[in-house]
Amino acid sequence: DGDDGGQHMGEDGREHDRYLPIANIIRIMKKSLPHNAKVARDAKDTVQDCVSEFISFITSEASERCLQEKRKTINGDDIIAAMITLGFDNYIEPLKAYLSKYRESEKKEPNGGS
Amino acid sequence: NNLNLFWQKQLKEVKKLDDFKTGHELPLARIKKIMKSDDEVNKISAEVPFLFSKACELFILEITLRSWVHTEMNKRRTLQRTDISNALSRSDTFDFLIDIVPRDEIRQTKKFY
Amino acid sequence: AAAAVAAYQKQEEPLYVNAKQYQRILKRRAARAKTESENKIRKRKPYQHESRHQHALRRQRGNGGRFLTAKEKEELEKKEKDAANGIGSPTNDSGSG
DNA sequence: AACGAGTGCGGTGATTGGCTAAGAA
DNA sequence: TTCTTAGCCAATCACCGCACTCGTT
Repeated sequence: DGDDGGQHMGEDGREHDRYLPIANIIRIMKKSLPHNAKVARDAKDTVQDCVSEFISFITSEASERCLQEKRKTINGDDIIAAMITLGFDNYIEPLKAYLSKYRESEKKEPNGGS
Repeated sequence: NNLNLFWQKQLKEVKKLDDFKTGHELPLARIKKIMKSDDEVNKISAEVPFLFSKACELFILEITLRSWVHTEMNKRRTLQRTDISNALSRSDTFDFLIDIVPRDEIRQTKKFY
Repeated sequence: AAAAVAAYQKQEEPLYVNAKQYQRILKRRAARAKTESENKIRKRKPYQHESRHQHALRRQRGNGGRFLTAKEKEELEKKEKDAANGIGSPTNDSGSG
């Protein structure tokens, strides 16, 4: 055991396209840790897996609600609604604030600069 | 406790933010790709990857914070997979990860207090 | 209902999960089963890109195994130049006087 | 009109391994 | 105590973001 010789293509995308970059994950993790803390390889990989499922889990809920309401585009409110349904109570307030701030800044500057 | 402080802090951080476009830590294109890997998904509004980027950051921060509690309980300085497994089992908010981090991995030290 | 019950594959005993997530967990499990690859714990390759692997192998390293800093590279180049200038000849060494 | 998918281009930070202290066991 | 392993360094290149066009509502 422990040989990757066989490389089988599963779906349309490559393997690591369905995961966020590990370096970005680690950088965020370190913000929650004391300065001298260390993180094992297994723990990094596990968080990487968890984040991908986090996205897919919420997206799945939001997507189905869109289908029921016969809308083709998932928007920010769909994500918020999905997270309420799935019980991510603590996330709601900060994300609502984040979303409204994003929409504000988009109105101010529809196109990038001055 | 510490978790309440964490969420209070995160809410304050968001409210004082003004520069979103440069503030994200995760690649938006990758988030979108992960979403698109679900074949029920059709179109995705531009604000969604931004929103998810923040949500993911909060998620990583929370999981790491909760896991580190168990690392310290076991008097270690290295956060391990078992710490994450333990942390996830303390809240049913993380039940959706039951196939990703199975619960039978917690065969060793189980401490309640 | 406060909690729902999931018939988890590996487990004979019923496993109680968050009622708010129960249905979605099942649907996600079905979706993952359809792709048939990420259902089990994924196999980690030692590296992702052959070209980056080769790049890492070819890069200069210090004696601690780290990649060389700009400073270390400069010193190394200086030594090579000095060796090319004249083996054993007095070089204009800065510092010692 | 308003807004998202698709495409191509240019700029850039994630990827990456040998050694050894740190620390898990 | 023994022995496994995670942090450390930064250059290349795969990929991200952006500008643009085209199709849909």
